[in-house]
Amino acid sequence: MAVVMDTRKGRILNAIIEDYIQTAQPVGSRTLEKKYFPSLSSATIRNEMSDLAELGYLLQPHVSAGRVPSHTALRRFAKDLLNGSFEDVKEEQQTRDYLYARRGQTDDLMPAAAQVLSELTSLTAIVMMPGRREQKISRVQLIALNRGQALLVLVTDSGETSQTVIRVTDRLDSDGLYAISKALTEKLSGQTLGDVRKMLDYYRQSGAEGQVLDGIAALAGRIEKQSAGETVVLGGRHNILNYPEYADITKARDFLSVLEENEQMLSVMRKTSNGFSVLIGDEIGVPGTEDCALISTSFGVAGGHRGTVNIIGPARMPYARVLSTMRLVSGILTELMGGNE
Amino acid sequence: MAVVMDTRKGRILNAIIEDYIQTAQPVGSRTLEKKYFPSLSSATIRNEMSDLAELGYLLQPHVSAGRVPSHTALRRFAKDLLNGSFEDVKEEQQTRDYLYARRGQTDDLMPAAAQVLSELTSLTAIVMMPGRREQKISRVQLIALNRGQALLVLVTDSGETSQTVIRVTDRLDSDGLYAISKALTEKLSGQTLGDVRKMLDYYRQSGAEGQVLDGIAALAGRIEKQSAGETVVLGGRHNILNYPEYADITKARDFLSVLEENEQMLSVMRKTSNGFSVLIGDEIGVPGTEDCALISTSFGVAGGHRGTVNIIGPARMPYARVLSTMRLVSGILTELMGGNE
DNA sequence: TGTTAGCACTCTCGACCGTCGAGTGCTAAT
DNA sequence: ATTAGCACTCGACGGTCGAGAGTGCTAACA
Repeated sequence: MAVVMDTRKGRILNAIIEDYIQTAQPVGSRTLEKKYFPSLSSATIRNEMSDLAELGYLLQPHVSAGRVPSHTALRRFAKDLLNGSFEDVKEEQQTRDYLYARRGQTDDLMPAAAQVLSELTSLTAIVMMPGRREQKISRVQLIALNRGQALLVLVTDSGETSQTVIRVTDRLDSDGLYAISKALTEKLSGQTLGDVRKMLDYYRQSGAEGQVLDGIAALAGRIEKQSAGETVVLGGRHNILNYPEYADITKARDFLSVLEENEQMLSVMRKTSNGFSVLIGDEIGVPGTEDCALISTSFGVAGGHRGTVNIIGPARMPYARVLSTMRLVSGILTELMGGNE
Repeated sequence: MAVVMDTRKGRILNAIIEDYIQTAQPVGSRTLEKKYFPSLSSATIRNEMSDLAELGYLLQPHVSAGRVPSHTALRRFAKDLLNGSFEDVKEEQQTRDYLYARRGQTDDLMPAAAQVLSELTSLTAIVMMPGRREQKISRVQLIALNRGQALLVLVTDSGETSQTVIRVTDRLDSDGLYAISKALTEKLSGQTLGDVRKMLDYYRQSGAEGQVLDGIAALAGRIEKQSAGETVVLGGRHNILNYPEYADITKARDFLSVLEENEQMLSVMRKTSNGFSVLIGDEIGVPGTEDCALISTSFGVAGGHRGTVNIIGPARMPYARVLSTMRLVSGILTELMGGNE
């Protein structure tokens, strides 16, 4: 008679998965009897486990070890969680405040997001920000500091800002700087960052505001480099040291080197569209990640692009916590980057 | 007859140290003969090594392994390097540019410095910034962004800036914001950050610029928290995974946890005054760092305080490279933070 | 027909050798 | 003072063995 999945098998499988996620140890029939099913005997549980193994949900590392949930089983488990409702992340308000404080400062925000994700999940987080369409300058402003220095702030039409300190002549007071700011804004606003560089040569011949122009050029270059190209930020790399599956240092090192700017890995993550993608084991398709799970979701960015938020770690990970944390953070990022969910 | 140090012994000791720093393996007399002293026989070298051991410069992990330089020997070696001239760090210009781009943005600069240090040395870097005297506001400026938002920039009298995005009413154009900025600057400049918060309650009753004031309060709080208290930034934590002395994952973990906000560790680093401090092994005096070397130096900050720059790693580290990299970075930090060397 | 006790069987893990090789220390010769 | 030669020491490595954990199967039972 064909073996079929029934409720009790499901409950036993879930118990095995939970225990295994916690302990990283193969779980045996006696453990299950004591911890989860005192009303059943270990022999009965053994029979069910044998059926589950036949169905492909359990593996045994070797004959006299307990059973380990297969990747198939973990997939089932994670997908089930996806359909259910998400629990709230306790640290929600704190997280929101932390990230909102970095609104508009994309180069601060991405690392902060990666850090929050990795801290809340104890795993490794990867945040990818797509290259955005060419940005235009919407405003240039100089702010007086002391000692002949000024802060140059560049605002783009998508609301991102970037700043740097430059030297200016001592003669300029606050009003003078404001006048220059207005003039520069007038000249430059609406120009793309690329155009600005070309224009600068022309102005530079007038000799007047040399340092200011150099500053703008440098800053424009920086924003360009950072917004035209895709940005990839990692957080919590060394969290994996706490997982017994990486007790072997060479494994840990290999894992880390797979992460660092691995084009194959990035292209997998880029594929994520709305909603969650849960890839376990071979599904990831990147050599060296056979024992990993990669959870991805995306966030919206003004202009219709989408960035992605990713968590990677051992296939045995606290999926519930990971999913809800990621939903929280990607939601906040969408809000902050002015995109649509 | 008493054993004394002579030139040949010195040369042999240096060869042992260099080889050991490279390979992390005990070095034997035959290796020395082949790699460094083909004109001597291994037996002669053995005799010298035996003398060096008697002098306390060499240890043998066990009788049939090679010799390992003792901490005393490493100290001698490092101190010698200190007295000699420093080689230039090849990446000097790059490093300088990288850090200068963050001038005035202390919260960006510290992590950047730690990162540069750790990348150039392949070790772990710790940068400490002392709490500074209470700062005063020297300027407040609002810059229009799109969609009823503005960038609020706060400049302190020491030239540090900090910014955040706030909401403002749509009616305000650039000139309006400038007018408000001037008014706010007039009212607030010269006030300490602490005072500002108190004042805000008074203004808030007038109801006029609620969001702006909230923004200032938040920002003032942030700068305060960050400049009043000492800041500690780590870089390159996971570099240690590449060292065989941390091949055991629990050692690596222990090392990392000693680093994280360890008050004992910090107080050792705070003791650094001008010049370099080289602590090896027990000299550090922090449990768990018995096999480490801690190199510290300081940089000047406006107002006469000093921050510190530290590299920590296995006692066997490339001292020459570490020392010159640290001198470069601490020099740049002094320039950027407006302190005196 | 589902559940359970009992038992033989399998496989890993740690402890316990014995061998091998690297490296030393000593002695005697140069 | 230097060196060749040799005995000696100790860790690394590989193999063997017993203990323990956990399974699969069978037979009894509700």
